[in-house]
Amino acid sequence: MKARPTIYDVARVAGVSTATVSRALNGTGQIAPATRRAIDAAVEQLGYRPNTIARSLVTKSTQTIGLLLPDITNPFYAALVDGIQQRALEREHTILLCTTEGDPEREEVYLDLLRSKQVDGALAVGLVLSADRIERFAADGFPIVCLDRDVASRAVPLVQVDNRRGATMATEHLLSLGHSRIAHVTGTPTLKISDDRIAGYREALTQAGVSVDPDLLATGEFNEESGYEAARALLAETDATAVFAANDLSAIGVLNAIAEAGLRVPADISVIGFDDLRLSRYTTPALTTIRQPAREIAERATQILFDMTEGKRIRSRHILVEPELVVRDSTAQARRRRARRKA
Amino acid sequence: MKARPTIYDVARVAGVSTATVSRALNGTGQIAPATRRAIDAAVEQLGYRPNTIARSLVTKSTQTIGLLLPDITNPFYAALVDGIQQRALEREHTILLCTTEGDPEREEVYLDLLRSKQVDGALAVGLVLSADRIERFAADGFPIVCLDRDVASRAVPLVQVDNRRGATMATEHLLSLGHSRIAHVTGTPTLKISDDRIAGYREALTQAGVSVDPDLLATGEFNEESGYEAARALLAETDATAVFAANDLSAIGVLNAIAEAGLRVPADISVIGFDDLRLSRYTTPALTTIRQPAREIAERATQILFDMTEGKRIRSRHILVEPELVVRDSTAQARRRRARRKA
DNA sequence: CGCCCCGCCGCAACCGGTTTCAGTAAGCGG
DNA sequence: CCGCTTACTGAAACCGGTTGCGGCGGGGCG
Repeated sequence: MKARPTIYDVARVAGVSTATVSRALNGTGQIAPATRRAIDAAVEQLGYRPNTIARSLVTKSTQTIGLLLPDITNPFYAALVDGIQQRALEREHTILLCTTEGDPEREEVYLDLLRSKQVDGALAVGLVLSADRIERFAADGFPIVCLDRDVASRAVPLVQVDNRRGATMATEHLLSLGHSRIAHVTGTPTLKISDDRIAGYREALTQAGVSVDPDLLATGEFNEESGYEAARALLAETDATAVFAANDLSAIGVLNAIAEAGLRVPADISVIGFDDLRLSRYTTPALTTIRQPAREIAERATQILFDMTEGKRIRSRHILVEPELVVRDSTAQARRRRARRKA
Repeated sequence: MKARPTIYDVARVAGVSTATVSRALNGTGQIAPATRRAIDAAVEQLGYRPNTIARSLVTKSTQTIGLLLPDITNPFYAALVDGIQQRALEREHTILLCTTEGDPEREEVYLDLLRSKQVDGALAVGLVLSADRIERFAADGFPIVCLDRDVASRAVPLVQVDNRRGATMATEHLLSLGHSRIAHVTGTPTLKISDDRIAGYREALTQAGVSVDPDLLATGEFNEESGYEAARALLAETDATAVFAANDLSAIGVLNAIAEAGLRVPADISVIGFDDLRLSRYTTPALTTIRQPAREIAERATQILFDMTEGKRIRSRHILVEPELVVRDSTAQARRRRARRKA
């Protein structure tokens, strides 16, 4: 890589000191119009671009935030990233992407790395790292805020959708359509958000006086494959007439399994998801789901992170945003009781 | 943020000079076992982590690569990112994410920014920036390699799937099933890959002695919405019995429009996509498609970038990887000629 | 006319590492 | 016992910016 001109070169060409160049470029201090012109001309002539690394070394700000997430391939996370990116752009920050695959060791390695790189802070969609390790970072004054998924420690702010509420909304929607045999394809069992959604599901059921049947719970992993497998088991072994999938990805797997079994959605079985991915509008049939406002979650989390880097006091450490039911074509009135296929 | 210990602190505690600490930590030069132990102890005691910014200032390497892409929300790009991330991780590099929305100005701003940040190089999925501006970067010795989409300049290496070949494969598959009224939902018109796919489609048709009917071309934009709209027009105004969608996202829109029209896939109309997204296996019916090896594309591009940063000579500046037909359930033997719905 | 203030600018220290170069002491062959 | 390696270490320059502080010249005011 060819040697790029430095601020010294600019200073020399413009016939001033580097201090003056620096001040002119950053708009700090007073600069005579004539010298400003000379400096601009020198910059132009040399094609000078400041070296941000050198600047960061002294200013201690890299205008960069780290982003930890389990898997960029999950469309919902991609949507979050999009929102974060947007907000970061407004503040002229760039984002350093780190995918952890939900591995606590990788989380810690990356967090260490991010701090080494002097990023201004980190956003994490969930953290499975143990509380004490997380708090080591917090204690050092390294700003971290989590979004979407849970985090073990209360030391880091968290913004997520009200999962329990969303789950009750989904279940209530199904109940209101006359379903009583409502199955739930859960999320990854080790995650608290999965528990929250199960809790919401249970709550709605008991609220409505419908008994909760443990057989109607099939464990999934928030992806298409596991949704598919779970639905196959459910179809074979239960008489469910509706299924609430823990997220849209698994709902897609569920739709697939139902079609494969020769049943129709929503005529035979209703399906509702959770997330409202962009493409959930394009499944066949279009998926009824609980919308998580990804953009809002992303923006609020990012805002909080910026507030922390500016040393502002954070009022609320746990923000719940409201989910929203969006009814499309995958849910309908319960008709008859479906017979189980085998056993 | 609390003041973190520096290498000076470590040196003082260990009773040596910073030069020795640096050498011990980096494994350069010879260090007596005793002093090494002392240094390790000091590091441990202070919780010292080197400041990568300071290191980068002198070594000129940030162990970071920039990644420019139009939209992280596109699942195919997300898959590319995943592959890149993997390869980068092996080399202990992190990636700086920049989404451009296909805007040439943003591309240039980001490229400038990346260079300011002294990243080791940049990966870009396509570049709509004009050739001369791109070449300014190349001429400065800033390594850029493109993947997937095209780039105006021959100065930057490009690795992509053989789009034309993929399109002929898709079309030939449809032809082999007895279809002759084959529609094509194109990609974004300004992109060369869209033209390539159109060219491949035309080639297969003429090769088979089937006349190409311009009415069977509907322009899309590589997303669900545009695929849906294009398919509606096609259904209304043509007698197509098969459609080749320029990518899986638009194929999903096509499936949706067909279902909405009360027709069945593949009984009434066959549909084939392009990409093989993970979720294309879960559409109803499962989507027949042309697979792009995202991981391979990502890894090869990343490898080339690393080679460039190491000053290696690049042999091939344009790499085409082979697409692959994957047959699932959305294509079938042509049965009867479909009547157009109106007009 | 003298003084003060203000606008503008430069010197030099500093950020936290790496690396060159030189220096010391121990080891070893002759 | 001497001279030459060899192993290890430290002083200091350097990477490319920012910034505190002090200086200088000119205009306004008493």
